[in-house]
Amino acid sequence: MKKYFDVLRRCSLFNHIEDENLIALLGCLDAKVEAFGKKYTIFAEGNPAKHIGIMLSGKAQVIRNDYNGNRSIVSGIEQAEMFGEAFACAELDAIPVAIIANEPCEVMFINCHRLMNSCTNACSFHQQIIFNLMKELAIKNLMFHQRIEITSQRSTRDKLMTYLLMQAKKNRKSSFTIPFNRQELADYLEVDRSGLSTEIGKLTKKGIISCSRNHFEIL
Amino acid sequence: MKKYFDVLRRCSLFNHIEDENLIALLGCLDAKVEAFGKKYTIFAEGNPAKHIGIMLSGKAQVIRNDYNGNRSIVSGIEQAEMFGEAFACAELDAIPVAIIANEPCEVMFINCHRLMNSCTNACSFHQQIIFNLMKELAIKNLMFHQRIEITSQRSTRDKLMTYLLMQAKKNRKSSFTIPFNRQELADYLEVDRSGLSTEIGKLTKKGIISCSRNHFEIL
DNA sequence: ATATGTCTGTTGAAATTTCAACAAAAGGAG
DNA sequence: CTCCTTTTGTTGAAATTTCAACAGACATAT
Repeated sequence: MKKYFDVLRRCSLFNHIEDENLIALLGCLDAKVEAFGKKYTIFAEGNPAKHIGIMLSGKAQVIRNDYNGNRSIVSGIEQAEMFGEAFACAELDAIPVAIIANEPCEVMFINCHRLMNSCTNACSFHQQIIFNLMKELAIKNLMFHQRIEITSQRSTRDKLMTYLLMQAKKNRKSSFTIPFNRQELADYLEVDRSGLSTEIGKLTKKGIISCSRNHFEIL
Repeated sequence: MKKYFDVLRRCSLFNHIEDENLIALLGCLDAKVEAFGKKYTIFAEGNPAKHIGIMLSGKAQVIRNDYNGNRSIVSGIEQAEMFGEAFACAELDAIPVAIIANEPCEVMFINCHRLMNSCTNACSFHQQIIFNLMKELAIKNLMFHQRIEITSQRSTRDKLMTYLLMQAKKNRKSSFTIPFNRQELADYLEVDRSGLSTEIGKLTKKGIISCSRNHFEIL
């Protein structure tokens, strides 16, 4: 497990947990590591939520498919980020989304039951972990508020611009690369791909943005 | 404070806290009660997030206004529910939404700083409260997933039907009253009010639903 | 270099949503 | 009951989105 410490230290779940305690803690939480190939399903929709995932390497996406066959991307998962914690903490018996590897991934799974119930070894870190989880869940809530800011825009153009301005702010640069291709961006913004391409074309012609593939600049 | 105990007991923040400890706890958390008239602003957008609110009586709504003058309703707040906890836990210095009283309200405010930092009185309930908060934040996350299920639908009609089917499921009855008027429902579903009315008319004519004001039935 | 598969931009037609304006219905105050 | 305000339904025109289909660009493997 030692080789993953650099990543784990950056995971907010382990904030304020010292390295020397991490090994014991991982044992206590029954941590396991598993690898997935590109497009593999890490969590399937409808499965019970028993584990929290931590992305050790690679990237994944949180995907929702509705009965109309509409795909929407809820969020991306980058290295050192955790996922599934909301479903695990709420002890859902069927998670409403799928987590799909975007590229080859290594994922650490943590037994949520162990985490929620103070352990018999009197492991003293649970309280800190619960606190960290709470913080993370609060931050995820804010992410959803941001997402609402995007999807509540009525036009493709406003959705796109809201998203791009957020990315620019996040990167503190007017030029940045986004983690989506066109279809994925459309699925994230909840719009039609061809309409999105058209809108990008219009905004480029007007000199408001420039764009090549997934690299954008706001002019 | 005693007179609010019936409500507070139903608030998930105080799960597993015994009545006899509640008084001490409320003191420790610097709880204050305040009343608001209809349409009054309980939390204003842009304010720092220092308090968690608990709705003792009345109802309110979480509202987002974008720069286009578009209003969208994020959620409703009913009696015994808490609000603002995500902003408070994430220690935001500007909350991105407004909380507006929907009818005359009484609200209990809890100092979040007191809650997050273990108190000098060695109050033993903080751990339980943090745990309760974590649970609540996880549940709120799930609410957002549900909301995405609605707003990710592309047509007014699918948004409406997704919402109505959810409500029916939640009420375990095909006939139910929703907490929104037409304009509010439109702002919640992120659609045009007149288009929504039209769509309700069509679905009624087709015999799929029946509706009078804010009472709906799925046939 | 070629072949193959994926991604992106473009187009036009059909369907839908938005917008503005008004009429009808409901609710509250006096 | 009547007046007044708010809410809801309706309509048609304008704008936008969706859909399907295709062509060009790009990436990868052989």
